[in-house]
Amino acid sequence: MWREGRPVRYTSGRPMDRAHVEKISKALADKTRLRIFEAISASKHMNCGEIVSMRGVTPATVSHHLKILSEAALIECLREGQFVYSQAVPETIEAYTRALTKIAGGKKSARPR
Amino acid sequence: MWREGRPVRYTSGRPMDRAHVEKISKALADKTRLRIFEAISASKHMNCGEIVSMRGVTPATVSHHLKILSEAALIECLREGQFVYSQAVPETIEAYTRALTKIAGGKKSARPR
DNA sequence: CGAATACTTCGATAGTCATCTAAATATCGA
DNA sequence: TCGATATTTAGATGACTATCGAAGTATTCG
Repeated sequence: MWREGRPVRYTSGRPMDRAHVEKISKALADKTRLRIFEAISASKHMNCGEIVSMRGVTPATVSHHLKILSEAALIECLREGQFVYSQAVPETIEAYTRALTKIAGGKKSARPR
Repeated sequence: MWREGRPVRYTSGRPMDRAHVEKISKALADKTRLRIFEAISASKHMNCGEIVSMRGVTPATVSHHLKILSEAALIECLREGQFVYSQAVPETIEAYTRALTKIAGGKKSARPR
């Protein structure tokens, strides 16, 4: 079944709090993890072995990164038999970008220059 | 004058590469820095002392964080007399969210379930 | 059940990073 | 120029984290 700890599921209404923004930023703040997230997003779903075969990381490391991505709700992981499939949760990135846009746009007056 | 190392200035055309996505993610991946960025974005500009007076960090630490934010091009810093003013660069967050949206949306087929 | 496959957890290690204090540099005003 | 104020840099320290190999757990299949 889906990896536990699956937190919020964002919809266009709900705003994301600062702690979660930080968590997602952390999850995206690593070369390897970014590559993994990109690969998962580009496909319908991937299992651990497929990710390992992408290049230069052991299964242990992949597992570690998948945990961080899924705890940030950027992906969900489903075991199906021996395999654990990961898929992207696009709502999370949407909510994240919404939150950042709101933060960055919260200016009291126009920028000079 | 503006702090050196000011990198790219994004427009809606230019795509952001993975290395810069990673750099911005890192810059946003710290509680204190996120708070600082949010404060700067919410005002026209802030100097180091104003940020220090926000709470719980020394000038040295604030300076450190401003450097990281400006190297990620999230803010720009301008010295004016004794003060160094920082202001947000909203184009960077825009380009960042565009890049993430592209990554997260690059799916080959619809998500099941 | 027992072996094979897929993944996770453990423990160790090396590298990164946030934070501070103290010292250095920059700028202003008298 | 001197002293005050603002910020940066240097150096140290403690915390966190990416990574690996090895051992553990889950699941299938004979």
